[in-house]
Amino acid sequence: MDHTPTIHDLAADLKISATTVWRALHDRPRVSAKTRARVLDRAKAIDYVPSLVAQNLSHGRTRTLGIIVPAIGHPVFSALIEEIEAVAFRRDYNVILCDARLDIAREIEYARRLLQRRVEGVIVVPFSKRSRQWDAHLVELQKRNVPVILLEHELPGNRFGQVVADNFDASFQMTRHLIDLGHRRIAFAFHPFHERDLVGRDRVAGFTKAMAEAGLTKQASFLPDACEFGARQALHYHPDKIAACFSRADRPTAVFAGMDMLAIRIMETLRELKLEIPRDVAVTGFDNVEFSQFTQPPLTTVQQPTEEMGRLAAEILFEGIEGKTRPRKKILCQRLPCRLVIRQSCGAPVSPPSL
Amino acid sequence: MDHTPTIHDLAADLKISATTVWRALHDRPRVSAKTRARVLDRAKAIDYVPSLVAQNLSHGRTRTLGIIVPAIGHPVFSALIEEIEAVAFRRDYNVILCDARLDIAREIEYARRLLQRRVEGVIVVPFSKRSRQWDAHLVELQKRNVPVILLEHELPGNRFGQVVADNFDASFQMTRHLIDLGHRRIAFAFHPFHERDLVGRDRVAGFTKAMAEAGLTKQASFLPDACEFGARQALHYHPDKIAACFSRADRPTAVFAGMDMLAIRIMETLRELKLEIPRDVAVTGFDNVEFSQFTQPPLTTVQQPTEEMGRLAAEILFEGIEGKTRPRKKILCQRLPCRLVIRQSCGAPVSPPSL
DNA sequence: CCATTTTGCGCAACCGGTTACGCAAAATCA
DNA sequence: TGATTTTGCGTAACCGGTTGCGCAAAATGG
Repeated sequence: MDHTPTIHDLAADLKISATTVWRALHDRPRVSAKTRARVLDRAKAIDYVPSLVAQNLSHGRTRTLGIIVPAIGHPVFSALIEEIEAVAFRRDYNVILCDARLDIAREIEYARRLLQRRVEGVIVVPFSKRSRQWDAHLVELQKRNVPVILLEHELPGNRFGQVVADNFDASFQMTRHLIDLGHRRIAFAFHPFHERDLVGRDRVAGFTKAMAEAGLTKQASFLPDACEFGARQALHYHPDKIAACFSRADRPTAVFAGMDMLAIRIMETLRELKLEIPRDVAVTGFDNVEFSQFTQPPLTTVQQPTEEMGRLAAEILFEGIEGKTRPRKKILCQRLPCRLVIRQSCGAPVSPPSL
Repeated sequence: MDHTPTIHDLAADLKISATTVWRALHDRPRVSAKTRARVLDRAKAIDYVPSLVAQNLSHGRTRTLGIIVPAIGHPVFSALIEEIEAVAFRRDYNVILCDARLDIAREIEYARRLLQRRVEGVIVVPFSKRSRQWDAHLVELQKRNVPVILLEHELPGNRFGQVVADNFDASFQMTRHLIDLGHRRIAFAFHPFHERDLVGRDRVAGFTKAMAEAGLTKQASFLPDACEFGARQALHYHPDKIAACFSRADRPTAVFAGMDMLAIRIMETLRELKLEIPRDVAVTGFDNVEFSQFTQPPLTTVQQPTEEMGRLAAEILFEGIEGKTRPRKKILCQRLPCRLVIRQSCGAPVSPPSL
């Protein structure tokens, strides 16, 4: 076989027209049972596989979605991708994966390529909001009538469909939890992007609000800036900042880390400082990564509803895709609640320990 | 703007032919400088974005790869995807992600869809070799002149390009390491797919060979079957099997776990049995997942060269894509060495502890 | 100044599947 | 039996970009 057989090859073989072959293959009327059978037989014989490329061109639907994430490696993102991909698969769509690698220029380039590929919709976990024009490439997609769903990040203007976890509330609840346990001096160890995106910002804000509401003054909050993202998404951690914070006489009695991977490293540092968890210091995290249940002691943390978020994002996207012709509905912004996962890293063990 | 503008719209606007527009956009000769400028101006004004769908159809190249993995969530797979995607991006290709979810039927379905989409090449981390026909769908791709690279799994017939980690040797080395440390009774805790795929099988085989070579009889190996994959790729772990193994009078003095996640759980079980690591029992893992450096004590494990594997797979694939017309070269099978990562979970701490 | 080459551009066909339309033969109905 | 509908199939155009070819006008060369 020289090239992959087309509908025309089939037609030539059977000495009928491509139209008839098409009708037979798609079980349309206007073909005799006999011809239909001949076509199907022959199609099976040469194992005819229709070209989606050609179909795409002729009826203008690509059955393709784009997903842009800042880093595939992060378990939260891969969980989201997994859900989205599953929904797409069920609907007979495929997904083009774009790993922006924490690089806004790359994210923009991907947006352009997805446009060229005429994807029917895009789900983005945007990387950064540093610049004023951070979303120009996403607006561009919208302008072209490509539905865009933002995941994890919120955009005040609310031009897109959005699905976010309630990071603010979760952080607030977790801080309250610590306060309720009797802690007064609490450190919040920044998420690496605390100054850039709403995820980090909300986590800080929830903490700050809970502290303020409890009448705990600024002096009672410690805000060590102990990590950042480096090249290749490596988490750069600076134990000295934590060590400094916990070497003070009025050291905190609890640390709330902006992400689990940070909490895990902080636990290590605390052990080196001969501080016992949770007796001397309570520790909590954020994300509920798989390992957080295996730390010693197991880490109290926050679980984002990743499954629901991914599924919902995909479903809203498909609504947008299908309703493209109908009058556009009001854009949805779903804010889903997180769940505290109470383990033993803050003392006061709860029974039974949940996963 | 009603529909996305095409090259014909541009032509109509400027009252010239689509051919001329095309030549201007592609900087071909046979257009006057003036016309070229007019076209480029106008193209920028209406922000013309060429349709890759149409390009694909006309010159028969889709600039698209398919990647099929058994589970996106597994860090080894997402690391591989990351590398492959990066190579593809550099070459102006995009990647369709297929998450087979440990389901062979789904893997087959993906292979078919990728064929329909006329991807130029496919990289597969195959799921299972239970059935005799486990690779029929991959052979089908090859037949259609779509280069296929197998990752992580080896196929005796060697019909495809292949990139594998030397699991056998790594397992052998690790077992030797334990033997050299003086261990005589060693348990190998099975990888969940030890009976299905070569990854698991090779890890067992390497262990067995090292034991045999050291003159350690079958009585000295313990092979607890303590985990399996359940629905949604959850690792089902059975601590009782480990507990049983370590409650015997002649209990092993070391466990080699077929994967880190298992090692981590085994460490937990051992602690519950009041066995101290590494004093009473040495523990080693396989995979070097991020968390393995933070266990207590940090886990000695095996690092697969995932970056190199992903990159190499992609590069071999592109060789296949580009050489499709040229006479096909002998198919490559690359077997890359793993690296032991010695930490403290086997005692005899090595300085400095590496990552 | 004429012959030859080059330049600038358009026509039409193609990639592979889809679809409106037309038309003769067959089937159905009055 | 004649009128009408239905059936079976083909023609041609289209989706949007690409490409071989042709042709007149302009540029170049002798």
